Amino acid sequence: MGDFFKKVHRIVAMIPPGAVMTYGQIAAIVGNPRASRAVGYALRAVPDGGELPWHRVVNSKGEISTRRTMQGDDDRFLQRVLLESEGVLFMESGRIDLRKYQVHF
DNA sequence: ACCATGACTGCAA
DNA sequence: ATTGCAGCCATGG
Repeated sequence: MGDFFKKVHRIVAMIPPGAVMTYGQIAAIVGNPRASRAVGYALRAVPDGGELPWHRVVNSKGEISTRRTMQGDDDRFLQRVLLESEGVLFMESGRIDLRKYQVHF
């Protein structure tokens, strides 16, 4: 695993419950504002059942995005449940209000 | 070193 | 609101 992944994981680990960060935001924090896509790639490598709060990362529109596989749907459902269990409220559009839940380091 | 692969993003129709 | 698409980038083969 590359250094970039480790940095990303380190940042994600700091997101407090009930809050979220975007892929692009994390990319900027670790040094490359344009590596948002690679951030998603890094999260894909996160083991399930770990302590890393991967569910607290959403896209720039406040939507949940996951891998495009069979598991994708399950992941999305799980992510939403986990966020809601932390108090994050989803709008009718299926998005969350970033102005309310996004944390800025 | 080269190439394909996406849990991204912003912009244009 | 949707769709399409061209940039962008760290990995892995």
